[in-house]
Amino acid sequence: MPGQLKWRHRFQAHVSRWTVPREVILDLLSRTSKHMSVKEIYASLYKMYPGIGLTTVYRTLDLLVRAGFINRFPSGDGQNRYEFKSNKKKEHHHHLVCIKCRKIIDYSDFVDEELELVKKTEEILAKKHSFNVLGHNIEFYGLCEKCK
Amino acid sequence: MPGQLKWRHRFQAHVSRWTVPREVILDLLSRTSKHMSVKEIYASLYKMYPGIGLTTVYRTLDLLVRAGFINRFPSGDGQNRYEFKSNKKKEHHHHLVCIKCRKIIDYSDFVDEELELVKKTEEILAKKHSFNVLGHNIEFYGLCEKCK
DNA sequence: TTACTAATGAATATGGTTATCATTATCATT
DNA sequence: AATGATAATGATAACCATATTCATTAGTAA
Repeated sequence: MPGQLKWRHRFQAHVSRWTVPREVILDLLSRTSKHMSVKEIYASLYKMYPGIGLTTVYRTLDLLVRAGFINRFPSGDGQNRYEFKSNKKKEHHHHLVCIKCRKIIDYSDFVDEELELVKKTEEILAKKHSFNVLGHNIEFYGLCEKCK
Repeated sequence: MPGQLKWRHRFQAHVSRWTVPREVILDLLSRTSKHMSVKEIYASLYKMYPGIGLTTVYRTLDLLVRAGFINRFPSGDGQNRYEFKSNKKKEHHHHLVCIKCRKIIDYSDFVDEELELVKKTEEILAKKHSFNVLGHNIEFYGLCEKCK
């Protein structure tokens, strides 16, 4: 499949070997729009690939984050969640986290204004604090429809 | 001291008893501009008040967050950090976190533009997703002057 | 001062993530 | 296709931040 070959190619800039766990994990995340926890990812993979180890899931996710394939963000309940990073600009979004049921809603309104603000901020920060900005995290939290 | 009495008064809207640990923890945070971890807070208090328990530190911080006295935010290394919440609008700020040495820099540039964006976003989100926005977190990650 | 009970703190549990290390599997070379 | 160097894996256990339990202590209204 072309997608996988493409991944493999991009991947090999970061690691030397193309392995089954790496492909399976990347594949799973690329097919869902959910914000999955490690537990969920592990459980999901276990059905298709019972041999997989939890350690490998952690390591691979870390790798994928570093390689820029996926995003990691804290979901507020002490664990991280992961999502496939789309390269389409339109799909840039942030999260709305319900502090009660932990439901996560993506939103992508005001992306342009936001991106502009972020860009502007990053430039100033780079100058003012000699800080090399690599990423940002914007989250709104509150109560969702059902929980309020 | 007037500050403490004021706190006590505000505090009693949330809890029924004014205790030494609560005063000491609130006092410590109000006197520093640092973004302290639980470990740091505990260690610092232990000098002045060796009897204090780690559990109480956790419980009290939780209480102070809920009561609106302090902010809690994830520092990216798996632990939370806490800071005294100023009621002065001018001191509204966000964080610049170095992913290497974990140094945190406050910045408060573009506060007006940012607040406007945030306000606008909150309004839309409330309507569109029936979401009751209670707060937000904005953090930039990257490398500080020394680490890059 | 007393009595009620919220708050504390020591000990323990929990849950997410990381480190260790023997085993396995990938891939360049043959 | 077979080999061999070594990167990657996975089981286990460690680690660390945070939560829970419960007997004891201490605020506060009376």
